[in-house]
Amino acid sequence: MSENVGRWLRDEIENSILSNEFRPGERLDEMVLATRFGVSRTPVREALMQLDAIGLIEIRPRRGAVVIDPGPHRVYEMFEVMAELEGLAGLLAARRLDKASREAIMATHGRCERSAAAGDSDAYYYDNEEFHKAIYAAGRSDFLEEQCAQLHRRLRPYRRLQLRVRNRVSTSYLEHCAIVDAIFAGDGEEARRLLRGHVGIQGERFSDLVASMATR
Amino acid sequence: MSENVGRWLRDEIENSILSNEFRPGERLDEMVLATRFGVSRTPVREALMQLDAIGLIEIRPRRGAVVIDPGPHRVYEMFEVMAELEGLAGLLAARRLDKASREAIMATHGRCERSAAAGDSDAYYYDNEEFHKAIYAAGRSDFLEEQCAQLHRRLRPYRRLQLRVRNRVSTSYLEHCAIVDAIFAGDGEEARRLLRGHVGIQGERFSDLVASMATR
DNA sequence: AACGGAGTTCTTGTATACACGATTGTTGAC
DNA sequence: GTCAACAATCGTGTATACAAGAACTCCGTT
Repeated sequence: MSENVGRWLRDEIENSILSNEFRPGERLDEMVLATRFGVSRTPVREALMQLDAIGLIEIRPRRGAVVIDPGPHRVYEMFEVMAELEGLAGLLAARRLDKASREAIMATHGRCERSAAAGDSDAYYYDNEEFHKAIYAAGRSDFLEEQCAQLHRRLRPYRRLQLRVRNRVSTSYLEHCAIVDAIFAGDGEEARRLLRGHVGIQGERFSDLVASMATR
Repeated sequence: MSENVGRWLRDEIENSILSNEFRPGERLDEMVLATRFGVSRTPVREALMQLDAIGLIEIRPRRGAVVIDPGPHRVYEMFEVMAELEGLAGLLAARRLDKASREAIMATHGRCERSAAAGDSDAYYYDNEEFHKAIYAAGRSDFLEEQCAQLHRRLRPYRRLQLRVRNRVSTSYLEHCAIVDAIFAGDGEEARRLLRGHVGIQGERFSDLVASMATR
């Protein structure tokens, strides 16, 4: 537990939302949350204010908080922005790569290879996250890294759905290989282009997303 | 005043920070703010939690809230990300331009021309903001529009400093012209490239920024 | 004179109390 | 039977009270 209850609650509720325990559109009753976590309403309210500021929930005055339902189109828009930011991270990574970042990317890339070979999509899901984080870090822009990490978190549930699609894991891994090559070769523009394609969801991948969102 | 005091306070304090009334590093005392605005500590705390979540202030547990001082390097990173997002907005605007957006861009562009010709850098500062907002809107991506607007707000003070640099207003206007041409011609990649260059701060413009940040 | 420690004060973190608006349920009229 | 108005209830918004940690002061020691 964090040093103050408010932060802890924020993380706790955020996780519950991202793990789909609190579903989009669901009402978050302050009193219910307070008793559930064994605290008073005050820290609950503070946690909710923060989640509202982040954009995970919406607090309608005098009418309580509800989990925001982004809807397929907005999720698409979020992936679009994510693709752009990851592209920038890749560009910077290629230009600013140093020994430590190179090794971090290699290591996470290796782990992705193993879990992809094993066909373990849950393991790949986790390793993939670490791989992307290694690229953010290699870009050496704290602000960009934070923005990427935040958006990545918010898109986590949808990313997970995507990996369930047939062959997506192996395709993803092949794309990683090309990305690593471009970054290690110092070809920033190529890394950017590849990452944009890797993260963005064009064509049939968009329909896959919509389909999986509809059926959960 | 907004319907609830918390929101109102958030906006109020946010403006005070962005207008440099509350300076970076300054301590924000809850009790002082509460008496100043004539409310209790509760809504003040809620406002502060939100500002913390947005990243404008930092709340250190049991040690109060302080205004975050981004520092030149981090401001540079923020401009870097902003350039990328604006580039994407330009690309989308060129691809999705419709009559209404076209007219909105034309109108704001025209206002920029007038204030640039008059050499009124304060007026230009405002018109420039509207011009960029028109481009975000033309991109037809609500999420991107929100992200752009939020970053734009946070970078406002620095943008203002930049315009004070000699000839920056007229240079900026010339760049606007090229951007409008690219968007109207439907050349998305060109619009992206130009907007990246327009918003980003490379070379001597970075030193200008650092210099003006140091002397305020 | 400088440093360290104990006590005091001040501020934050959490709980509780109260007020007001929204929602819901019930009753009566058409 | 349906709709509207009023009442009761429930939940949020704000204030205040209390607890606990951090900072500051003052005094003593080296």
